[in-house]
Formats: sequence, structure tokens, C-alpha cells
Amino acid sequence: MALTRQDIARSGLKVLNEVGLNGLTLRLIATDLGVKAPALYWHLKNKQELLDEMATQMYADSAEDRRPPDSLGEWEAIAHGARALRRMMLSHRDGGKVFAGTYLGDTGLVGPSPLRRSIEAGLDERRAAQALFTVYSYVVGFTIEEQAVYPKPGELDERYRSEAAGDLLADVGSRFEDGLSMVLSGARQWLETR
Amino acid sequence: MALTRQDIARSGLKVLNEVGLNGLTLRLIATDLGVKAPALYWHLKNKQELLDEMATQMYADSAEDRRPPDSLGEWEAIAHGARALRRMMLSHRDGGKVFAGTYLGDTGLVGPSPLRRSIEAGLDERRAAQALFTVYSYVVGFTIEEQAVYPKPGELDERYRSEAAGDLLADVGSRFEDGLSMVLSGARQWLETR
DNA sequence: CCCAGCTCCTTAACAACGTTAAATTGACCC
DNA sequence: GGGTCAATTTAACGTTGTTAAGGAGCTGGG
Repeated sequence: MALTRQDIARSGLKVLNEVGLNGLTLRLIATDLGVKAPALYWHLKNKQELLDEMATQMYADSAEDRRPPDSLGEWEAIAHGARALRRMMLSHRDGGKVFAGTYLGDTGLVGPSPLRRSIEAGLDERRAAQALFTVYSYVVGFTIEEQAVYPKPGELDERYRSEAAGDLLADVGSRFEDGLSMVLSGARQWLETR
Repeated sequence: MALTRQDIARSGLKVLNEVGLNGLTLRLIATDLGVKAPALYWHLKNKQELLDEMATQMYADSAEDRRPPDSLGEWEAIAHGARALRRMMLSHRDGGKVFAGTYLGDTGLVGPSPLRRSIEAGLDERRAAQALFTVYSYVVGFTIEEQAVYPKPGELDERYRSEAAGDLLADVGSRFEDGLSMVLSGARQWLETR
């Protein structure tokens, strides 16, 4: 059966987890797919397009995890989406760097569902999108920095080993949560005023 | 006169502005310095170390711009630092990607001066650092995304041209300011409670 | 004075990478 | 059964990061 862009993107994410972004080569992906490297150029224009496709794919793969239960309120749903976004990036080696700043193929920038809720709740669409993008920026920034310290899930980059284990490193999860609640409350307030 | 790591880093930033992160090669930098590529290996272990050095250098170069006037209050000083951080990244092509998640050589993660102010103001050091890191994460995340859309200052990536010029693109500066005020007010509140 | 040693750089080379051009396979259709 | 088209291979190119070996130029000690 012929290859699809999806196949390639999925294989790319698999290889990424094994060798990291710097080790990611078209030849490795091709081998993983049982094919020679130039075959990929039938489906992709160049490596950047592969990276975009990988980002799109990992975003699509996390759609289910990102969808908030209906039981959740508006802001709880946004928090849910933020946590899912971080999980998504963390679940792939260098996921943050791959995801940040790549062009997403099909879907919009932020998950549509919380945005739609906000609008249905009567908020100005533009301002709601702006608040969401702020949350999104925080999550992306935090997670990239987190992955610089923990390149693979559970492993600590050597260069940070000296750095007073209690400071930067202690309980990244709750540090994320603290920051998230700051951003969320700030955004909520900003939306409510005016 | 012999080369220094600083010379190399500075030349790296210069070349970066001309060719972008993907086009950045050791040979280009070496040529710019009037030297052959392997010479760089006397001063640097590998290319990653060059990138770290470049990040450190651009952070150091922005120190003056980052230092808040004494006249500013605590939170105004933090906002000042956030704006300077964004300016720093924007002033280099792909500055966000180069800066984010690289190991900073000499200086701490967040500028020490606002942190010191917070502590002198009687705040719990740990919590103050956490709030600052949240602001920092927002700025980094926002700017990386911004530079994906505007690869060079003032130029718009083609792929985003369709994207309803009023939405993502309109007045990035004030979008940054809006997000910043959300994050700052959220952080302030979080620090004040308890 | 000169040689030993160190610092800094060059020359030469390597394997690996992204990418292109051209030839090749295999499937479907008239 | 030959022709068309999609999908892949083979072969090759220039470039990249990096290493090994050697050479120039200074410095200090005998």
C-alpha cells in the first residue's frame, strides 16, 4: 500500500522519541517505514513540511485528550485544554520545540471548543481569542523550558544537575499548575472588566 | 589576536540575522571571523555549545535594556523586563528559538533585579521566583509564536498570509501588551493571596 | 640563543545529511 | 498488451558537523 503523509508524520514522531530532534533524519524515518529516503519527497516538499506535518499530527492525536468533559465549566475547560496541551508536548521528545512555531495544517490555533463556549457565553470573540492565546503562550513557553531541563520524560539534563535541586526542578507539575492558575485568573479578570 | 568565545557568539548572532537559524553554519561564522571552521573547535565543544553561547551573549547584550529605571515600581519593573525580553528575541532572527530552552552560561534564569526587589519587598523568595518564571514563560511562548508568523522583523511568513489579516496578525504589539497585563495581574494576585 | 612546550589555527578528510534527477516498478485502463 | 500514471529506487551532488594531524608563532628556562 502506498504511503500517506499521515504515515510519515506518525513514523516521524516515533523516531523523534527515539533519537530526539537533532537526531531526526529523513533516512531514519524512511527506514522505519521500509522505504528509501527519496520516497518521502513524493509526499513532502522538504523536511520543514515534515516537521509541520508532525506537529499537526501530534495535535490531532491529542484531540481526544484535549476535549473537555461537558460537565466542566468554561474556565475549567480551558484549564483542561492547557494541561492536555502540556501533556501532548511532554509525551514526545522535544515535543515543545517541534510544536512551537510550526504551521498547523488543518486545525485552528487554539482548540475551538473552549473558544466556542466563551462566545456562546456572550463574550467578545476577539477578546476571548486573545485571552486564550495568552494561556496558550504560557503553556508553550513553560513546556519548552521544562523540556530543556527534562529532555526525555523522567530524565534530567546533566547541565542542570548542579542547579540546587529544590529550585528550578522541584515538582515541575505543581509549578505548572501555579503558573496556570495565575494566567487563568488574570485572563478571566481581563475578560470581565469592560 | 586570538579569538574568544564572545567573538564567536557575536559573529554567530550577526550571521543568524542574515541567514536564519536553518542557514546558520559553522563555516559561515568562521568565514565572517576570517578563520577556517575547525578553528572554532578550539573554543567550543560543538555547535550546541555555540548556540548556548549565542543565547548567553544576546541575553548579556540586552542587560542594559532590561535594567529597570529606579523610578519604576516593583510590577512596572517586571513589565519593563518582560518587554525588554521580547525586544531582545525580536531583534535577532529566530531569536526566540535560539533563546528558548538553551542553557544560559553565567546569569540566572530571570533577571535578578526584579526578583531582588520582590524579596526586599518582603515576599517569599520561592513564590516570587515562581511568579516571575510564569511571566517569563508567557513572554517566551508568545514571542516564539510571533516569530513564526513574522520570521524577520516586519516581514510576514507567506503561509499565514491567508489567515484573515485582522485575527492573528493585527497589532502584535498590543496583543502582547494585553496578554502581559493578564499575566501580571494574575501573578500579582497570586502572590498577594497568602 | 635555542629549544621545549603551549596556544591557536590550518589542511585534509570523513561519514552523514537534505535534496534532485533519472530510471524502474507495479497497477489499472482502453 | 501497450500506455499511462502513481509511487518508489538507484545514483549522485554539494554541504554540513566534526575529527585527526600538523604547523606557525609566542614564551620562558637552561
